[in-house]
Amino acid sequence: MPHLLLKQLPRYECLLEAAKEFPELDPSAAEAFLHLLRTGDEAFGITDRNLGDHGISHGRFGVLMLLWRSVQPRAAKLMGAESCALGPRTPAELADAAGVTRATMTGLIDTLERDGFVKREPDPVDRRMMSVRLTAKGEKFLAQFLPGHFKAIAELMSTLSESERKTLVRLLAKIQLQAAVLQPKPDGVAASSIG
Amino acid sequence: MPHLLLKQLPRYECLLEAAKEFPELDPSAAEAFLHLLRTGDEAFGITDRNLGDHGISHGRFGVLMLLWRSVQPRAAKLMGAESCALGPRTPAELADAAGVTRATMTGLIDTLERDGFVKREPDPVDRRMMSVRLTAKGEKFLAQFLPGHFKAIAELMSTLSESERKTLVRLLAKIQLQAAVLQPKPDGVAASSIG
DNA sequence: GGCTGACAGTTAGCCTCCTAACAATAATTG
DNA sequence: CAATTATTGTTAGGAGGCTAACTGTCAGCC
Repeated sequence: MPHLLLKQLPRYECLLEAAKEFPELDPSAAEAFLHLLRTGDEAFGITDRNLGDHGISHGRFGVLMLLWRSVQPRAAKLMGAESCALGPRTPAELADAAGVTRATMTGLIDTLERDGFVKREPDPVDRRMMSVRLTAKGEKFLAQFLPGHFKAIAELMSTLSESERKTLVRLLAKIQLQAAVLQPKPDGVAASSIG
Repeated sequence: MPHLLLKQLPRYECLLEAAKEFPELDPSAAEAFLHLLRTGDEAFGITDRNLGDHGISHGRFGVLMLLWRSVQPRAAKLMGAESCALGPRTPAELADAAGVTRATMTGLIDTLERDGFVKREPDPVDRRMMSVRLTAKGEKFLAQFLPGHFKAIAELMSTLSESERKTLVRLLAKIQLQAAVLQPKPDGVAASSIG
């Protein structure tokens, strides 16, 4: 489910008013910020409801998508590199790629395995590690689910022209960059420099 | 904490590649969508960490902000109307304004009252209802916390010019509108038409 | 070869959100 | 006025995140 967010955003005049008491409050910054949170939450909610109708959570879906890359060697071949395919396989890699803790990934894999979407297999070399792979059922689920998922996304964004989408991505990327500057992560910052 | 989201977004070329298998996948729509989710989550995470440092959750903060409006009559006077002030008071109103269920609001008020930020008082007229109000401690907390909160938001958005912020808000509003069209809510749609 | 440290995966317990069902009170209707 | 219906706030139980602590395995050092 989406985060708790105020349903009706404060009006711009109210922000101006509040700024008189709080000099730190930048009205246009706050307005943009609130719209960003609200819209992001709305977009999240749409896919989340879509996923919920299929009995799967956003977290589980993310894991399936990560694993799904590994069974799509065609793209890798065409790209002439491993940039797109050969995704993560072990719980630790999956947790890192998904941005959750290993403990959370254990829980996600637990439920996915219980529902038959993925399967754990011990690594023959390093006995500490497990290898997680998509089952036929998991692949089938994605094949059935993804078209509707992509369609929902395309419909949501259909209100923006190509150039508007480019502008949006550019502005959001600037914010992301700024967030990275303001909140430098402990390590591995340089590794994933998605602009 | 933020939602589970893939840390590194798929590259645009990978989306193009995937679109060959899924005709429903609109690469530029998916790219914009993923950036929106990612950036929204990042922005959420910044304020959430900020709140966490002060030992309060996003949900609780939302309630405090809603109640805080009620103790800011100055703005209302200046506006010549009640548009900004006189916020919700009862748990049901708060739940509605915050976009959570009444049950969730009960829990939030429970912890806020336990920590001394708010106080429940029975309504003298309707004995079903309770009235929730900010305590002096709650007000003091907001007065101390908000400047840093606003400053963090201003810093995050400082990377965008005024015109860029306007553009961003305009594009996000279009998406929100489209979301409302695609996912019409059961009732009360017309009531809160925030553009 | 045995000890210490680092790492993979899991477990346990907490918080926040949800839905569903409940008791108490108000409003409506005969 | 009595009975039904609606509404308020709460409780109970579930799902999905988190942190912290634990077990088993690998790597390095004496």
